[in-house]
Amino acid sequence: MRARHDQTPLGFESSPGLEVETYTLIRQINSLMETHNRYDLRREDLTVPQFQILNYATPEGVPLSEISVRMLCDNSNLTGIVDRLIAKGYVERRPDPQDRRVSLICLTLSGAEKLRSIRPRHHESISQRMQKLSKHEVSQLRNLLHTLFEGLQSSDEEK
Amino acid sequence: MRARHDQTPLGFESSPGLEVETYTLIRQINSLMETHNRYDLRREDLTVPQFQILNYATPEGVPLSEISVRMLCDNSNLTGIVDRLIAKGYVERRPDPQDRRVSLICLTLSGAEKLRSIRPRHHESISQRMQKLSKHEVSQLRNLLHTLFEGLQSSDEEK
DNA sequence: GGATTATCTTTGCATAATGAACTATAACAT
DNA sequence: ATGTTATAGTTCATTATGCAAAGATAATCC
Repeated sequence: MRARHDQTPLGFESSPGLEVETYTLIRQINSLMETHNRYDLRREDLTVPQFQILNYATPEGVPLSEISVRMLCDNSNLTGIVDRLIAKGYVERRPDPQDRRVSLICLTLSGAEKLRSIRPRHHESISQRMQKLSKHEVSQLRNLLHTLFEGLQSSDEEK
Repeated sequence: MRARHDQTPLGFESSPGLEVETYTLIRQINSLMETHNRYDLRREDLTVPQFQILNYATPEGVPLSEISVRMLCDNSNLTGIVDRLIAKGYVERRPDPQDRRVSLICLTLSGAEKLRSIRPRHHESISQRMQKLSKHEVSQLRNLLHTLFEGLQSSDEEK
């Protein structure tokens, strides 16, 4: 009566194929999760990327480009976001005495305090949204995603 | 000796927990895949969202808000992207005779031709990037993601 | 029927993201 | 040492995205 579960996951029209369907689900889940995150962080006067940078910053300071590598984005993104975090008093820019090209992104006391107050609830919220999956299923999912991620990364490295 | 596979997937600093780690992988994979897609579509003079809208448009026309529901984004996003697709001649806006509020997004002949020439290669490219996973693993992954997606959607519906 | 309420789209503003160009500094190579 | 190449960060232009507000039209409620 039906080969699919119950409805075509939205995202592509014609005979997507299993891989495309899988990727479409990844896109859609990512989108829904981000919407939730945005909504949660809104009350904290933080955007999603702002919160992310906050998570990478340390009191001692981290080079901006190290953050951009970890966030898989371009340096030029971060300039503006860091500016807004500085305006809110959560991070500072400090020159690296070792290398005068780099500016270190330093978590302020206020930023560390903010993180402490937000992060546990935020992680809790993410976990709750995955309750439809059992612990074992989440673990299985993690392993599959991990393999996929490594495949994508290694194929990128070979130029 | 090690509870984790081999390295903490980047994305959060302190004791992420399995669910957060899994979500982080979803974000990272989505990001890498989108980068590939952007690169692929670049040669076709299309952006990722432009290509997506093209996939939802039909010759008969689809209401803009139907596309935004399927793309999980706001109506207001699409206005500009559709404008650019119109400028490229791939879609048209036509008023709906039934309901004068809606404007139908219609795929032009040129747009349909473009799609025909791009889509197979694009899908092929996506499949290839997932080669690290066996057919069975992809299927397993799809099922887990599908469950997760449905859980997220239903929890959204209950306001 | 007229008022209220809901829906569809666009507009304006703020934030974000990519890519290319540019400045400054560092590392390297002969 | 000097000239070349590489790296770190910013700036700018274009595109995208979300949210709030507004205008037009439709549906609903007495």
